[in-house]
Amino acid sequence: MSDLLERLRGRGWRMTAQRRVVAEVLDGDHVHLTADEVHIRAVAKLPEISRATVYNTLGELVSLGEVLEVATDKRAKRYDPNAHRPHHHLVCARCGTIRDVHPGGNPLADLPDSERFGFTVSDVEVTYRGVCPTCAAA
Amino acid sequence: MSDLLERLRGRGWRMTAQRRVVAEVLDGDHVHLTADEVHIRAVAKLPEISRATVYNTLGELVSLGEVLEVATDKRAKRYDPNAHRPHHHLVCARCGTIRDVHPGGNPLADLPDSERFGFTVSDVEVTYRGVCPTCAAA
DNA sequence: GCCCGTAATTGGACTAAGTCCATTGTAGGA
DNA sequence: TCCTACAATGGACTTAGTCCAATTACGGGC
Ligand SMILES: [Mn+2]
Ligand SMILES: [Mn+2]
Ligand SMILES: [Zn+2]
Ligand SMILES: [Zn+2]
Repeated sequence: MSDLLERLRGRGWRMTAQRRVVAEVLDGDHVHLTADEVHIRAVAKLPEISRATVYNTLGELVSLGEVLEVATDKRAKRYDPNAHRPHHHLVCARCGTIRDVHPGGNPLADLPDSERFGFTVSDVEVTYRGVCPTCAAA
Repeated sequence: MSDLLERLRGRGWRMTAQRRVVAEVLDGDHVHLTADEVHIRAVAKLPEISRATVYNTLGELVSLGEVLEVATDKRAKRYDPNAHRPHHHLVCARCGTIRDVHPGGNPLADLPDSERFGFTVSDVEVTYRGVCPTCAAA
């Protein structure tokens, strides 16, 4: 994710220890953390980082298009660093684990004109739900 | 929606003015109100109804399977009385209007085994986003 | 129609998630 | 190194929702 930091510096982002730490926490695949989870992990690396800064930084990353907000559960928003490869989500109904998935086909094409109510439809979000192997075994 | 009230009485639901009013507020097509919106409309019909009762009643209707919770925006949950005909949602990105839609095809079938990570996938939720005709005209 | 036990309602306190803001600190260009 | 515009901070505030002990009332039995 240091290419992310590169890109952001190029966009005039002032580099701070706090922002670096938030970016580090968001590194990886299938990462979908809540703001508080990001904060907890960030504090482990930089104890004095504040909750407000985590919220600020996440908000900026979202408006820069570098991180996505996902609302797979009905509680806290989750932050998804996989913003450059379009994908959907598969959620375990028991433990909440979230995996990135890439379905075949184009779900947008499945919505006939007669079901568009005159809307200009530009985007679709798909959430699959089920039970993960770990929870199924238990 | 009085068939709903019938069904609930059959299930041993004690009928109260408050519950009747909440059911009335939820009557109609393309209804996706937040709990507070339900409360405001309910108060107009029965001024002394409390917020707690609205939350209680909505929660019961959800666990009875008569109403669905929808999380199309990242703020408050919305309550959807259209629980018996499976459908998805089309949301205006500007004004938040929500329409029920019935896409063709089966989105579940679009998720290949290789993208299931061993999950037992049982359900899929689709949210289309776009701009409604009213907002497009403005 | 009235009584009564049980279930439902109520208001307010409480929690969780998120926003806002005045103050203090600092990255990084001159 | 100095300066200042931008960023970080903590705490107050807001919003959505939950919880609870006390009160009220539905509706079955008489
Ligand atoms: Mn993702
Ligand atoms: Mn609906
Ligand atoms: Zn699981
Ligand atoms: Zn609109």
